[in-house]
Amino acid sequence: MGLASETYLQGACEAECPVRRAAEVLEGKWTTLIVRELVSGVKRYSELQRALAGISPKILADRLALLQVKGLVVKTIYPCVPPKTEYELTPLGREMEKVIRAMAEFGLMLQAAGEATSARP
Amino acid sequence: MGLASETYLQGACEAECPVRRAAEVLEGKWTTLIVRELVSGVKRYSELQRALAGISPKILADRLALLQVKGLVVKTIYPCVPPKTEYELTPLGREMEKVIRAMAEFGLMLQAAGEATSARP
DNA sequence: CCGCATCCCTATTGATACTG
DNA sequence: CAGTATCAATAGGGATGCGG
Repeated sequence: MGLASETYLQGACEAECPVRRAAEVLEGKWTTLIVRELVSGVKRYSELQRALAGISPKILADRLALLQVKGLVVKTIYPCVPPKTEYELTPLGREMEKVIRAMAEFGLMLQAAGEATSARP
Repeated sequence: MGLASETYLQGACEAECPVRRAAEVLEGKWTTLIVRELVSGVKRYSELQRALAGISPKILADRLALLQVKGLVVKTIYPCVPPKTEYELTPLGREMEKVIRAMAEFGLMLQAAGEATSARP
């Protein structure tokens, strides 16, 4: 890596720009956090809801449906009672892990910077 | 890298979760695309507006102001006529480049996957 | 002209209650 | 359990205007 990577950031941001394509998938509040949960494996709806403190059931369902339509997540329904559904990243969806990791590293830098400024007496 | 990186993706997504911290900064439509433009160097307001086809002046100004408040962008005003302002990433802001690159790589995978499915005759 | 600020409208998100 | 229905709040977006 690092050879052709410069070209990602050159020129205007056209419709075919890879960053724009990725942004269209990852946009929307909670989307990246939902993906973060799924990176560590298959999850049930209720597990996601509990892990993502503060998310509303509507948004969770909406985002999962969108990710499903875009081919990044698969949903499996087990016809039993009580009902049980599982969500899992597709191979294409697992490609988002790199993005999540990069975000995590940036988040750590943010935290370090924030603590440094708030620690001034 | 890769040693402690696993810990980024473990456990529930608490308020201190690095991915959540990053998401709070990068959230909002256009934000990542604005950062993408600034990664390649100092840019004027009008340059950003032209490069980001379709963005409204309000959103562009709002996003830049937010990034400024969060310490990721600095704004320089040149008191001349016609007016001229320049926007530049701070050292902390430049840490977002890794995220943008990861998104770009993911965007290429999306494109490849999309072409593969649409190419079925 | 450039770089926004303002007004106003639509779309997305969110809280809550309820159902198969 | 796994969502949907409903309604209120907030963010996004277009048009216009204005000071420098």
